[in-house]
Amino acid sequence: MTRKVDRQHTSQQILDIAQRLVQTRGFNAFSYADIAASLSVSKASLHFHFPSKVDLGVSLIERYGDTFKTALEAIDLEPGGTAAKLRRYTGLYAAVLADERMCLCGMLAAEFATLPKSMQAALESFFQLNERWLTGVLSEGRASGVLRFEGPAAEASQFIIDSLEGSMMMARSHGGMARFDAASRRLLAEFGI
Amino acid sequence: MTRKVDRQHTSQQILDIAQRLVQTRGFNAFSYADIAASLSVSKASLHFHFPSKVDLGVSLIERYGDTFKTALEAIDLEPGGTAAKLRRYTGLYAAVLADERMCLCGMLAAEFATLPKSMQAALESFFQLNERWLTGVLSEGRASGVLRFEGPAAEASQFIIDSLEGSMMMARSHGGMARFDAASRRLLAEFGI
DNA sequence: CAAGTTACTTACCTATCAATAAGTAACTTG
DNA sequence: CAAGTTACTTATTGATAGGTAAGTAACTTG
Repeated sequence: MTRKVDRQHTSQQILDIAQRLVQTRGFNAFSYADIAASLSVSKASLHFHFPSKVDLGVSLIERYGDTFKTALEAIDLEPGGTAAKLRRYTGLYAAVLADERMCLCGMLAAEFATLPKSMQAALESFFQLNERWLTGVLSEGRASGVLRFEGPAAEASQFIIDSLEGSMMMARSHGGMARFDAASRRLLAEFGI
Repeated sequence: MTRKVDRQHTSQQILDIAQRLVQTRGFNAFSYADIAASLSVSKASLHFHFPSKVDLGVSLIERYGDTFKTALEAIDLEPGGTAAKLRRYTGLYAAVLADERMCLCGMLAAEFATLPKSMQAALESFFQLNERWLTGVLSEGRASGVLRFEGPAAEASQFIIDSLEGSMMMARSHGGMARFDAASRRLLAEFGI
């Protein structure tokens, strides 16, 4: 194993553990010491890979965004129409919740006011990616007559994101997966699916 | 001013400032030092009124719940049918957001996993209060033919809470009041209002 | 194979956290 | 008016936060 691969491997492990901590506890409720204990490395080693906690936070959001983008592209390539796409989209959230986690960016949205500008900007990119993709799917679905909804597709997209993030957050503390499933079913039903 | 009134007055001031801090930053992102600076008293004085931060947290949730309960009772007494009641209910959330705050309990729901049992229990009471009230309004509205929706009223109540909390959280960081208003309008439209 | 470079470690720093001890001035009550 | 009681203060605690300085063993490269 070359040093470069070594470095990347460790960085990814750090990001994996940090991500789980943010998704379950929030950015303000974990420390480098938590990661160090989990990975059995020194705190200083974490600072070698991510000089500051903010650097780690930005990397976390960017990686999560990349993963989401890949997932959305996969949905676009899979067979199935608008209804299948939207069901798969809610499935992305359900998979995260099944692991007893909150959406990384939903969690960070709650902590938004306490985050540095760089993380706020990265968050905005994430939500815009989602909104843009959803708006495309909704527009196409309405044009083809598969979907029925009022108002701008962009506004409907925001409502979908709001409801999924909200029900995910509430399900994690009260109601569990059943609550989220009921909410996403009800949400899609509103669009005639 | 008697000592008792004095004490209550200070306690309320502490709760006011702490509430704003939780609603804007979260429970894990503020300290007694923040309140002390805001109120120009010593940190030790805060510990006299609320021995531990957990005591303060529980008091915060209980007071917020009492305020909400009073607001719901007021809605019940006001003239207007089911539609007016639901519009006033979403108005409670809108008023909080207008002050650039997140719902206290929505914020705490995000931090749920990091909270002590006593605060988790208090949170549960708050959401049950809302769910119970909403379920009553929805059942009555459907029975009288004013509302139309599928499935159990309790499930629909949870969906309303999820969506309002979610759109409030998202609106605070991206979209502002316009986003929340659009979401609540869309939400009520789903019920035929 | 000598001279970097890389991926760490130990040890430490300053700031801040929630919390406590001990005192005190102002007020209330017997 | 003496003896509590109340609503604070100053001063301090031990723990933990994020971050840094200085070193080092293992690897890579000229």
